[in-house]
Amino acid sequence: MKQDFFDRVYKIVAKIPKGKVTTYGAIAEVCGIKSSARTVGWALNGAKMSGLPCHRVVNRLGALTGKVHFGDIHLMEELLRSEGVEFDDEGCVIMRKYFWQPKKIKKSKKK
DNA sequence: TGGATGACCTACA
DNA sequence: CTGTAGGCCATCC
Repeated sequence: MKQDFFDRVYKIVAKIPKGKVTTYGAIAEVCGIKSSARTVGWALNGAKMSGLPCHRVVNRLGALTGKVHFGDIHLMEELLRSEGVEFDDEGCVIMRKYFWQPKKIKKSKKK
């Protein structure tokens, strides 16, 4: 299985500092699939089972689109607020202040 | 091999 | 602004 892709997403999400959030597009770009942010969200579908802070991953607008799959809709927001993340009237994260750009991951050795 | 799904993004009416 | 359509990539059946 090419969990290589999963591995990248996991590493990135796991590296997200507290009080910061990143977007699917950013992760996708770092993963090398900038053209497909969908796969990132799909990967997160399993990430939530991996115990990753998927609540720090939001869409380009900063909206908590994955809150539904995350489990509890309010939980996601609560966690972010708990980390110091603020939301605007639209319930979107202040990307301008809390956006975190992940670093490119080292290509996993073949295997 | 190919259709269907997925937590997205962009474009157009 | 809302709705529809297409695209892009990875995985499942």
